[in-house]
Amino acid sequence: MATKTEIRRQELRDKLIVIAERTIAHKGLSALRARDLAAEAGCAVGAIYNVFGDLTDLTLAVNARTFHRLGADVAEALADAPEDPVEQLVVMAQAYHHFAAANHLSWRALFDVERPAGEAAPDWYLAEMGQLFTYISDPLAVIFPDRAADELALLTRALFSSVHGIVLLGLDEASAGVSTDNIDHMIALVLRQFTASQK
Amino acid sequence: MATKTEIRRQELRDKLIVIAERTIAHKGLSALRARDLAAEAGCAVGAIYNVFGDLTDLTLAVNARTFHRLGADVAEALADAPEDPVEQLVVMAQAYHHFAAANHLSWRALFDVERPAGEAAPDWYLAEMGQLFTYISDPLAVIFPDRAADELALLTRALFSSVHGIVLLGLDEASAGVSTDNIDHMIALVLRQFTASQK
DNA sequence: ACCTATCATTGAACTGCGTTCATTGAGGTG
DNA sequence: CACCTCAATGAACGCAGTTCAATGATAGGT
Repeated sequence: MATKTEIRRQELRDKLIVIAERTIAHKGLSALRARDLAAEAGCAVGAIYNVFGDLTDLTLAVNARTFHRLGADVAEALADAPEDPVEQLVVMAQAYHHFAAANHLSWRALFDVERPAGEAAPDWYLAEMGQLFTYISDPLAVIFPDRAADELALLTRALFSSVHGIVLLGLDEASAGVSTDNIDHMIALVLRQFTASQK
Repeated sequence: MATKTEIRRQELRDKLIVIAERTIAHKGLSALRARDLAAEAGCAVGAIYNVFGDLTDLTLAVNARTFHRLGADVAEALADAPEDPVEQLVVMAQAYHHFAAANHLSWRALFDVERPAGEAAPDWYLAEMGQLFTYISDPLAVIFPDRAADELALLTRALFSSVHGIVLLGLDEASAGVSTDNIDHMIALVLRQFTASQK
């Protein structure tokens, strides 16, 4: 019938996601604790498990939203970008970087979440990832008109991974001392140099 | 005086590192447990804490050895590489990839170890990293003779990060389905394309 | 060789975590 | 209104890392 109980469950679900999102954003994934969550949401610890299988499920729900925001930022950057496909790549990559920098802990949670070995990634993850890859492969197809489709796919993945690596190590305080400007510089350097011979 | 006690401590230290190394290599960092460690080493749980501050310290000791093996593999690949600086870069990057693939869990532990926020990386890490960077910047200086030193340093870091990103996402089962050959292919693609305009 | 002050070693106990489940209580139905 | 069903509760469980009072070995002085 979908009544009282279901509504309450849905409300609790949403409330928990909002609280977890804030906790992860402010204090990181490792600061997410069932008891704190219950206290903030004003429910029993057990109630969390009526609504999510475990804390990883809750984290995945938060990650889905984070990933979606990330995708939206990149799409917006692409919409405002110039015609030149190389510039489009640079602008998108820097949007990726700026999102990661501005949402560092939430962005880290995308990759730090506990994943049982050998389990496939969730559908929304693959879908969102596919969307990002499309944003990249479109300009690439313009820059490299003679490459076969499968080679373009590999190029796309390679470029995404490269930018991801630059941002990951650049934002990592342990490897110490790459400024935001330098990260943007490295991204532009790699992408421009990479596409230079085609100009 | 340096006697009985110190010798025993040193032996226990070494034994724990060996056991932890094997555990991490076979079952991953998350399978490292103080009680199991003590049982295997034939000592009390507390003894671990006489020799290491905590399990993170032990993990760092293992990581130091892993990183050293990694550096040795890359150096060996460089020694066997042809004169061509572009090929040297490719060979080293693929050596990095092959080490990561052949020592996946140990390699992951290099980055998954818990690091207190805002704490500097250990000296051995920075030293080993500097060595890797030198291997990269030397061929780069040949390929790009007109670049300033600081720009070369940025290029070096950017290329290392790119290769790291390709390997990281390529070996990650969640993003599903990049073969070893394709990873090698992506590495070669990025490096050759990146350096193509200088030929 | 023995005694004894010192310090290393021990493992049971402590703390903190995610998760479970017997109990409690509210919701919907005849 | 009474009853049955099932959702919510939070104390309890299992399992980590880490600590520390009690125990036992060590090394130097006699």
